[in-house]
Amino acid sequence: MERPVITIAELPDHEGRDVTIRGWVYNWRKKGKIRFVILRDGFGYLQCVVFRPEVDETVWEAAVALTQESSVEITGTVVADERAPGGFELKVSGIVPVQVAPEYPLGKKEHGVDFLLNHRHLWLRSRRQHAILRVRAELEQAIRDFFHSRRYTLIDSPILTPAACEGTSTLFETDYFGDRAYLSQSGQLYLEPAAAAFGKVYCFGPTFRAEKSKTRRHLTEFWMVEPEVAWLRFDGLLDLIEEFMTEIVSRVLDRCAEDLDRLERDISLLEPATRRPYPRMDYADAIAALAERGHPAEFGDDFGGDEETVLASLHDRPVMVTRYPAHIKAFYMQPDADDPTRALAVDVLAPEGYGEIIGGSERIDSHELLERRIAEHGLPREAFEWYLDVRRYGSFPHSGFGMGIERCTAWLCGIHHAREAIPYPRTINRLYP
RNA sequence: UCCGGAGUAGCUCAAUGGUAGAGCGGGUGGCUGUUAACCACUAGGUUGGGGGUUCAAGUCCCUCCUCCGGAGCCA
Repeated sequence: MERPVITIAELPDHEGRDVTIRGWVYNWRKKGKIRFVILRDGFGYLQCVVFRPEVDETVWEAAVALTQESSVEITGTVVADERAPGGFELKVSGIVPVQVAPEYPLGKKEHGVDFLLNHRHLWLRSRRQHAILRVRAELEQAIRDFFHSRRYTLIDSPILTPAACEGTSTLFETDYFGDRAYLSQSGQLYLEPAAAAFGKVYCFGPTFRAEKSKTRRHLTEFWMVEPEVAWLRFDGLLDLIEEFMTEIVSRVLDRCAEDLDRLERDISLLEPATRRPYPRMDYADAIAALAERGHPAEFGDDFGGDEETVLASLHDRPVMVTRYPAHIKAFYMQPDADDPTRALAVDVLAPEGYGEIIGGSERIDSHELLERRIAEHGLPREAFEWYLDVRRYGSFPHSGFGMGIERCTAWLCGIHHAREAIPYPRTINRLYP
């Protein structure tokens, strides 16, 4: 019979048969006349056993020459064996080295953060990074499916923009044929006109913030998904967030069990987030709750990382903090009809200290009020004429939110730092590789 | 930007102001079932850069650089 070329994921369907697998040497061990080559192919790991008395001497020599991360084509018989990680191993009959790698920089033991990040392009090959980025990929697909199945239209927002969205201090500036351009820090302003065109829209892409933040929650380039919905009011927005969060968390738990297990993630800490409702906490109540627990905060303060962690720890699932003071929130947020000093804004705080993963609000739909807010915030009116047009031609109530993919991924994976939740992290001190 | 911490072998780290070491990785050899295998031997250093104190500096002082953690800001 033909020897099929298969992936390691397909092994169980080929027990007892001869197959060929292409991959990279993850590790190897030798013991006299036996060599164990641990092969990885992106779909799994496979122990390949080379027994000198049973193979051609050329095959043995090829096995001996293999180094860590050499690329190779290995042929053999799939056998079930309890001693093999994964339950199956390959009894090798042939080895075709594709490229024998020189000494590999990443060892089997610990490395420092800087070293690993300098070798991010190789670090991706490790089991842990593999698991994290598969969770990220599943999360992203879950998000797209959530919106697509509900007839949202994907609107790709521009990366190069002429003006600040929420202020100028944290923007990356670049030359644009003699003019100034900025890298987008949110697609939201471009989504609002699109919501008038399509009703329900979302964007999903990279955003850029030139903040000199050096914490485990910050990147200068991060991915954000932002839905914007026409006719949606604040309470409906909270419902949407709940529906969204429970669905995507369920999806990841359902499909990434193996990866989360590899990451030693305590699933029981995520399961409550698959169930509605999420607690909704008024900003004023949040301030009171903080004071009770020895974290005094003035009414009007925004919360720092510690405060967020305290608030999140009050519940077993993400908590929605609502109706922040208007002056600490963005200029476009709709004031609360009952108290105009407050904005119809919501932050979703993830459990376990992962911080704010979602920020959202109802948007101002009054042309006059929006005009005033732009002036109050010292923003250049002429740059926002197109944005004001949304309120000039058929204004409508609408709401939306943004979720940071890396923070959400970090939370789901239970990893310490957001930089591991993106393939090639960009931070204040890192632009390589 | 501010506060704190750290820079020693390819990597992770030791080293009272007094001869710079170990583990891993590399090389050589041994072993028929290893699970980050093990055992033996072996090569490998301008102690981040510059200046200073001292008989003597990896160690103390000054300065610069790089990185890490946190604050502010934010997803």
